[in-house]
Amino acid sequence: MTDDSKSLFGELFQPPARNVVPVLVPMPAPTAYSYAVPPGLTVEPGSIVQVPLGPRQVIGVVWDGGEDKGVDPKKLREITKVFDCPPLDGDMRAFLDWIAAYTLSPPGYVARMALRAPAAFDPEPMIEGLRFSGYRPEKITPAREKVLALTADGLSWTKSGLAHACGVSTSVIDGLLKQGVFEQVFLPPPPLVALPDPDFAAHRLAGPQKEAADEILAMQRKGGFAVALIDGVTGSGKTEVYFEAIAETLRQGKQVLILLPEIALTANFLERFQDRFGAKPGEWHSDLATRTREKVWRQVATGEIRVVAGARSALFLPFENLGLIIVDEEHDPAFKQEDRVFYNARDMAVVRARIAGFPVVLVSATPSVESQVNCLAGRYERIHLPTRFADAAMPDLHLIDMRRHPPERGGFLSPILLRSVGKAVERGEQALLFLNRRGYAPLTLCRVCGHRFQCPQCSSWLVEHRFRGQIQCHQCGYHEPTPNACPECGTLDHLVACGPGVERIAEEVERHFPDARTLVLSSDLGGVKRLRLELEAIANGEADIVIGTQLVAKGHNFPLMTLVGIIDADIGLSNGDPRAAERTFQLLSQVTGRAGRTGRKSLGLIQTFQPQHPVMQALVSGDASAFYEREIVEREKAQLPPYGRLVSIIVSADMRAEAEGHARGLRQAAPQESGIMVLGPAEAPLALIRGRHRFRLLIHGRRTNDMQTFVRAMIDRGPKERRSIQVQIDVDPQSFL
DNA sequence: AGCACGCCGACT
DNA sequence: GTCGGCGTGCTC
Repeated sequence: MTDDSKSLFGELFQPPARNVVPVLVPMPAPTAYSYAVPPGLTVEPGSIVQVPLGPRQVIGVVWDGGEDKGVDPKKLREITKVFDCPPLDGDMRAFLDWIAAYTLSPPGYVARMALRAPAAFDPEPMIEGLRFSGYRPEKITPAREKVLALTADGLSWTKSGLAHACGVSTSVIDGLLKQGVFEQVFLPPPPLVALPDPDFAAHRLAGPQKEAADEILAMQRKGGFAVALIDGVTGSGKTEVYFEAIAETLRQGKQVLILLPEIALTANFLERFQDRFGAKPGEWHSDLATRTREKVWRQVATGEIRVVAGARSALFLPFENLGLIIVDEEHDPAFKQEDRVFYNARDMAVVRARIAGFPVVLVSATPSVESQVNCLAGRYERIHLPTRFADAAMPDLHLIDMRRHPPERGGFLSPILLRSVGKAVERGEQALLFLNRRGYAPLTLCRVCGHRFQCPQCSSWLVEHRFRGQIQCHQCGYHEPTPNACPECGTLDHLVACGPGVERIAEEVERHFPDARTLVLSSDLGGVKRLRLELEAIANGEADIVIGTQLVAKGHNFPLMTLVGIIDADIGLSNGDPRAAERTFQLLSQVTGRAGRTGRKSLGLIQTFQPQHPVMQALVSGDASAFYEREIVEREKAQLPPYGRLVSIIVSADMRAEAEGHARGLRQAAPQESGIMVLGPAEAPLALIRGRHRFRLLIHGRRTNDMQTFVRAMIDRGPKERRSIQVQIDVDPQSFL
């Protein structure tokens, strides 16, 4: 074609319409970008693609809605590559769209959560394997004979695998290979985990467990979307019940997702699963090696992995055929993600199930108030497991009124608790003392001038850690060696510790029981490895008295523990968090649940200054319904619907109009929501400090980053302010049912 | 989110 | 004279 004709045709004809598709790119743009599909590539909604974005190549996903957005054709760039992997299906795309709309997040970010395995989108390379070709070599040695015997059946082996199996070196195989004894074949990569067998070791359930399992089974067989809440004390067999639901789903040929708070994803849980199903579930959590992460992603997408046990982000795995989600410890705040896209995986699990039409099972010994409300409203079906099974009796729980049974001067343990600890130790049993405060003392001051040690960076009190010889800030991590002179008045040796931490309790315990073996379990001493060793030591009876912070509440069983003492049950009840009572109840229930799984008589003693408080009453009565009723009423009084969300929109001045519009839209879309407001950069921090509200921060502004940093800085300003500030988002299940 | 561009302060 | 801080703008 000549230059002439080019210009002529250019004048006369429109360029041929290019095939243009929307693509979500990992960027905070409000909509998908348009890309041209070059000839030779075919895409469909859900296809995972590589596209140029500015100077770099990124991974994106082809989205729905083909109509032309009228992007300047000169700007259009071409899709670089379509990955050879299953496209995200319609349900998954609807799910991601829903989350983007609900959480007001850029859809590209939400999509990115589903694409968190960079190299997983191309198939795993085939593995080179060897197969017996039928030709027997002339020279037969004993080593060769072994190899031939094993491969005679014509099955394929990897070179190293075969050498290993025969107890010969790879050079034997190489020799045979050279002579044409083997032909090369390509094997698909081995699955990460074996197939779980629903009937591998089915438990014989009886009584309430059987009834609960039957109820869920009926729900599953009816088909379609439904939510059940299994609620039962520690040791009532909740896991066994939901294992039956998993078995049923596997029999239906569908995949299962078990969501757990990250901390509960222990070897212990995986083994329990393996004992029941003969194979481990696929694992998904933040510290998975990149390679493994990619394999899991792909094998979930292809359906090779049938069951995934994962932390909240596992909700965004591209299951091929998901048929059930279990949310264990559904009340756990770890299901909340509070950066980038704000969501609660427990509630989003319900959304995903509703979209795809399958059941969800929520599980907890101490359900969240939200789930309680949903049960009361008839949206969720409640399945109650009233008692522990077999001979594991509930511990006998008693309150110790600290006004009537004060500790001796300078101590924190009441005479009643000390006596019980003594008896347990005498019997050769273990005692657990729980105090949710790290270090020696939460506050140190100078007796002479009254100087209080405060963090120079964030103004919270510095906590003395005697084991380490440091004073530390628990807010920002600042620390310095413990001084022995007051920095204000210079007086030596007149610093005094106020209040107890676990280290100080340990000191008191050692004073009273010098011969007992005392162990402190606290997150600031040593890493995961050390913790594991210590837990093992405790299980082996190598300690008599264990003093622990929060981390003893989680998951671990102490089979010899027959006494649990809560040193200060009132901690956390008055911190301004509207969820304080609920959280305290959940935490203390978990702690007392650590005792008494051995069939022996066990005891829980709860030290409190407020024995009439509903949390204390709920703990000892074993009937939490009154407590929950009160919590629901309290939240309504505080204008916090139990499942509501408060939204504050913080704007930089020039974005105000846009933010107001957004807020109007939100109020219309969700009239049941309260407290949607627009705050400017000046009033927002003030409101944060003054208000005893929970905020969802929705930030409009030119420099979103700066605003976020600014707001965080305000939030982290200091202990007094901090007490009244909670930043969180709660989704409203009402709007998705 | 990245990344480039561009404009001001402290260094070889 | 340049190196490098981060404020601003752009990406189909």
